Formats: sequence, C-alpha cells, structure tokens
Amino acid sequence: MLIATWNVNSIKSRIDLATRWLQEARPDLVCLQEIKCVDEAFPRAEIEALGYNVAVHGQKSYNGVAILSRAPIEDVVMRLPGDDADEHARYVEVVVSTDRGAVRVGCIYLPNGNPAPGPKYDYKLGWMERLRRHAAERLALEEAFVLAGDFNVIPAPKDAKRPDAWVDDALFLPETRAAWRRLIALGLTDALRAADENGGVYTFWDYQAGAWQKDHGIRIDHLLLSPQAADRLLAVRVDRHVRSWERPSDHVPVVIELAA
DNA sequence: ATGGCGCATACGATGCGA
Repeated sequence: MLIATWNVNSIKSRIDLATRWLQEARPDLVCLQEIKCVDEAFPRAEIEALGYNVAVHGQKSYNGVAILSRAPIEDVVMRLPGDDADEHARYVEVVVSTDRGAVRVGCIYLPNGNPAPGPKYDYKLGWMERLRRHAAERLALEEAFVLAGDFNVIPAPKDAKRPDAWVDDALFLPETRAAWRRLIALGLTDALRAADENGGVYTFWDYQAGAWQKDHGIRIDHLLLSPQAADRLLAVRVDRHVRSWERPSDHVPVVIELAA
C-alpha cells in the first residue's frame, strides 16, 4: 500500500492540484497538513469522488490536518494528548485495515517555532515532547504504526542545500534536532533516511528568493515507522515534480510503499 | 550580496509560514 504525506498550504486553493496528484499517484492513504479551513469548508465531495474516505480536523485560517483513505477509516483521534489548552488543529490519527492487518497512521503538523527563542519556540518544544510521549504509547501497542507529516525539523545538515542559512532557525536549532533524536530513539525508522543515506533530497522550497529554481530546499516532511511497519517498507519517493506545477504548494508529497 | 512569495481575512494591511 502507498502512504503519503503532503503539506498542501490551503486545500481550497490547491484542490485542482491535489486531485491531479491523487489521480496520478493513486495513493491508498494521504496525510494532509495546513488545509487552512474548517471541517465544513473542506472540499470533501471532490476527494470522495476519487474513492477516498476523509477524516478532517480543521481550523479557520491556520493549521488543519486531514487523512484520506481508500480503506474505511476506524478509530479516529483528533488531538495530540498532553495539553487540553492547545487549540491548534495539528493532529489526526486513524486506523485502517489491510490484507496484512491493521495499520495505524498519525498525521502531524508540528509547530514551526520561529522566532526562536520565544513563546512560539517553547510551544514547539513542548509539542515535540507531547509527541514523543504519545509515540511511545503507540509503539507499546506493537502495531504497524506510521507517524507522517510536516515535522518542521531539518534532521541533519545534509537535509538542507545550505545548512548555514538555517543555523539560527527553529527548524534546525540544536534543541530541535535533539528532540527529533529523542523521538527516533524510541525505535522509529525515518523512512526516507533508511532508503537514502546520502542527503540532498528535499521536500520544501520557499516561494521566495528563487529557492526552487536554485534547489535551495530542505527536508522537513517525514514518515516515521514502527518496527512492524518498517519490516514492510518496500520503497520511498519524493514527488518533487509537483513543485513545478502551476500554483504549487511550497511542500511536495512524500510517498512510501508498504508490503500488501 | 541583496531581495525576492503566497495564503487567509477582508477589501487595506497584517499575521503566519519556513
């Protein structure tokens, strides 16, 4: 099965692009971030017409996540535990059934955290600690579990074309990468890193400064796999050609293939 | 070397992103 993650930067502005990509790539399950609309405004009909079930956790103007799945969606979770005062729509999790058993998928839009230091950076680090605790709970279930989304973390210098441009940025600060390593250390596999140790593979290019034309990209969209999911990993790819389509998102889809 | 964009809201200008 094909599982993808894609920060679309507004699903309403991107619906034609999104349906074009869905028809081309034919993924079985897609985690979307930054849909930037309330649940009622999500273009559900256009997506369902392509054969997908939809779980939406929307928010006005900002954030918002959704999961699209060809298989029926079971057991939806709409929030990341650990802070009842957190109103941002940044987490949705589902379980779907496959021929090889159930797969649990968490879709995250991890806070950007800039400017750092400051309250936004504190929020990011707090969110990452909540995510670590939640991931630990899910790993204890010993299921096939995929944690996918826009992590807003550049894991290593080789994940940026110009790492020196990011040294003071919330996406790349030492504390951010340390929190990332604590997450990985639970026993999660970074799917793209497992498939390619070399680096130079990016998932985001800023709209500004000709970043795309110069390939000034960063890798911040990730799929992390539990051991039971990693055992089934067959392939990983980044659909970077989508960045050259008309009116693109600044992120592109990342896709993994799991056995059966 | 520098600066360069795009979205939502609202209809001008600001917040936000990365």
